[in-house]
Amino acid sequence: MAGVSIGSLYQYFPSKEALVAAVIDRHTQEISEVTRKALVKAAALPIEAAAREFVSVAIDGHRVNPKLHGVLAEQIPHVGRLQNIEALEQEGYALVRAYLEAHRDEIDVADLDLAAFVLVTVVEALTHAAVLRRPDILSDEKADRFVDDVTRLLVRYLGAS
Amino acid sequence: MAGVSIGSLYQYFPSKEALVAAVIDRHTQEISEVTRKALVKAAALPIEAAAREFVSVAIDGHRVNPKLHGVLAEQIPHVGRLQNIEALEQEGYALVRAYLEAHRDEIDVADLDLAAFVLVTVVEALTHAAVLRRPDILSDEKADRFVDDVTRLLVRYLGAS
DNA sequence: TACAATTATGAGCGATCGCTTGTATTTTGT
DNA sequence: ACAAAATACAAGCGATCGCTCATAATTGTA
Repeated sequence: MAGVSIGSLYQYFPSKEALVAAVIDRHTQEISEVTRKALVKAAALPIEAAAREFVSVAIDGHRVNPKLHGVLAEQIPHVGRLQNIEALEQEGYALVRAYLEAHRDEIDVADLDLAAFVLVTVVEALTHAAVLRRPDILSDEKADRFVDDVTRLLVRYLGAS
Repeated sequence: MAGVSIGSLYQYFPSKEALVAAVIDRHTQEISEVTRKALVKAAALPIEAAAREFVSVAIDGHRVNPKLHGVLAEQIPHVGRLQNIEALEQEGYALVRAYLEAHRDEIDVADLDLAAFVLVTVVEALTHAAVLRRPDILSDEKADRFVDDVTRLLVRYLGAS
C-alpha cells in the first residue's frame, strides 16, 4: 500500500523500535555530516566568529529535515534517549567545553561546565524553536538578524564583550 | 487497583483525552499561581532585578511538579498544544514584550519581538533542562550561581551591561 | 525453459488500547 | 429500617497495535 508491505519491513528490521532507531540514526548522521566540519573549523576561530559559526551550524542542522526532526524530538523521549543522539549531544558538549578551556583567559564565567551547558542548551533551544515554531524568524530577510542577535547573546554571556 | 477503577474514571471524564486535559489544566493553574504574582512584580523592577526574578520564577514553575512536567512536556505535542498551555505561554510572552517596550530606552536590541522570543525561549529551555536533566545544577550550593549566570546572560543580551 | 533461492506480500495472530455496561456497594432521603 | 439515588467497580467489548508466517512473485543459475 505505502511502498513497502509490513512483512517486507520486518525482513529488514527486527522490531518497530529498531526501525525507528534506524531512521533516527540516519537523521543523526545527516546532521553530523553537516555539523562536524563546521564545529571543528569553529574551534580555531576567535570567540565572536566561533559563536557565529556555532549558531549557523545549529540552524543548518535543524534545517536538515525539520519535519522529521520535529516528530523525532517528540518521540525520542519515549524510545528512551537513543544512544546515537546522546553521543552526538555529548560530542557537541565536549567540543564546546574544550573550546571554552582553550580560551579560558578571554572568558569571564566562573564555571566552564555550567557555561557549556548554558551555551549548548541556549543555541539548541533557540534554533529548534525558530525552525519549528517561528519559521518567520528565519525568513531570508530576517535570518541574519537572528544570527546576529544570538551570536551577540553568546559573546556577551562569555564576558568577551 | 490504583485508587480508582476505570469505570469510576469514565463517570467523571468523557474520554482519556479529557482526563489528560484536566490534569494539564490543574498543573498549568498551579504554575500560574506560582508565576503570575512574581511576573507582575517584576514588571516594576529595573532590568537586572527583573531578569533575576524572571529566572527565579521560571525555576519555581518548573519545580512545581517536575516529574509530571516532564511527562507532559513529552505528551502535550501529541494532544495538540492544549489551549491553556498556549494561553499561559502567550501571557508570559506578552508580559515580556510589554516590559521591553516600557524599558525601550535602556535596551539595545533591534527587534523587540525577536528579543522577547529569545528571552522566553532561553529561560524556558535553561530552567527546563536544569530541573529535568541536570538537577545537580540546581543543588542548594549551586543554584545561586545558575541564577546569577542566567541573569547576567539576559542582562547583557539586552545590552544593559 | 525448469528449478532453486531470494524477496515481497497481507491476512490474521495475540496483546493491548480506550471505553461501555451490568452489577455491587455506598450514600441519601424519609 | 428501607427504598431510591448516586457512585464505584471490573469483566469484557470492539478497535488497533506490533508482529508472524504461509504463500506469491521475482531473481539468479543452468
